[in-house]
Amino acid sequence: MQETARARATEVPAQTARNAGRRPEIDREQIIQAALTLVGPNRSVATLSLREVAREAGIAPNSFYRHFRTVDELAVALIECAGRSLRTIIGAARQRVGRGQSVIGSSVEVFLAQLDAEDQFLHILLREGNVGSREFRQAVEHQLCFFEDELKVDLVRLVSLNGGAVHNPDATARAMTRLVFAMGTRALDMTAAERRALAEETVTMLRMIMVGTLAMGS
Amino acid sequence: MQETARARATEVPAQTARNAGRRPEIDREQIIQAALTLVGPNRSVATLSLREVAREAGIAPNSFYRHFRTVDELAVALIECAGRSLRTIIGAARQRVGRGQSVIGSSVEVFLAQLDAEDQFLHILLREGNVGSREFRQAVEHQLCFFEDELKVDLVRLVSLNGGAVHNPDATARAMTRLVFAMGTRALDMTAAERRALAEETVTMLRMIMVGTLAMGS
DNA sequence: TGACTGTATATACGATTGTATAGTAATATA
DNA sequence: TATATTACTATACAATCGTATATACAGTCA
Repeated sequence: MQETARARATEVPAQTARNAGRRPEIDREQIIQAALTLVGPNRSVATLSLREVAREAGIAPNSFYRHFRTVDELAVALIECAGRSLRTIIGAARQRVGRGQSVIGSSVEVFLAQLDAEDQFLHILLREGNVGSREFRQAVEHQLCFFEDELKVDLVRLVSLNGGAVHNPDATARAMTRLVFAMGTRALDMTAAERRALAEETVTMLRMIMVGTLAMGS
Repeated sequence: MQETARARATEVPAQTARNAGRRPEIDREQIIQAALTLVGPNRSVATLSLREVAREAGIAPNSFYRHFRTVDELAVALIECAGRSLRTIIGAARQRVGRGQSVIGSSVEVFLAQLDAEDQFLHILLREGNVGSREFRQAVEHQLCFFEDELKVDLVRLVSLNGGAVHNPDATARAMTRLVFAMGTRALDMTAAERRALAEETVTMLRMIMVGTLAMGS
């Protein structure tokens, strides 16, 4: 019976009495919050231990299993939170952009502003994309694909409005997304001044891709 | 006396009798090799424990301190090995490239061929750039800068030979490097067939940057 | 041949980890 | 009200960790 504790967490409540029993005193969100304060701005999620999270959340170690099967599952939940949060922010910023403004410039600006604001979620997406379990990495990859898709739609619409054409929308959006995330990750280790320079350089890079894809599209 | 064991590792041998004492039975290289087999193709260097490495290397845990102050120092050594190895390979490939061939295409090809060959070092550079201690991350960053510099030189020379001009050589080389590493990291989780598709897409991306920087350079 | 010196090992300690086991507190339903 | 069900805690255990301490071994040099 190695799976006892884990199995309990996924048991489907018997339909006959699914409102029975003691009420939860804590929910996933609170555990996620505890995990967030633990990882802080620099620490890796992969270094979180079950006991540590439980301690921070103020529950007994075993109670953790009521809410997550493993620490990995918590990590995936963290990543999903992070992705949702960032997409909301970037999406809102895109809508604010007037027709005359540069989508590229303002998106990068918002991205780095979020960095400066020491967003709880952002660094998780940035740092942890390449390590940890397979599930873990796929969760991050999944979030990045969301960004790519949204950017692609924006890109195609914007360019066709101006009568141009993008060479390979998928590759273009992906290149831009990955580049921004790569640069954003470097920014985590930088001072505010260095970040500004980095932002400028990133915009230059994105412009190269934009000019290139437009030239190749015609 | 918390630093006793660590201090011993850096003691400068007294000049009066520096040939005295028992000869080392193991050297850093062997420990690095042990660490490499432990991390395998997927595991993170950050998860290595001192005891584990010592076990694999066939030495007592404390003997580790004779060669490295901390596991972090071992990790940095691993990264330096990895960078040196990859640069040698890519450099050799570049020299083989005839004047008519595409530097971009063949570089990416070599890069991904190295992936397929399950190179011991490559995945370390790819996966671990964003986690671990500050020292650790800086070591990876340092290696990437080497790549950028070499690429920049190649780029400027190649383009000026054809009478063109690159817009911003630094940004161009950096964008290309970071993009290749980002894509290479994704490739680690892929099958051979998926990797081929990814390689094509990556070449497309790099071409966009190339076309863009050339257009902006004139 | 000692004495000295650097290398490696054996042993041990306290801390922390994940989790198995058993028991208590709280609630809806019969 | 009695019972079933759920949420949670307390305790315990074996494993692993980094490393302090002490000791044995293998060389060089006097």
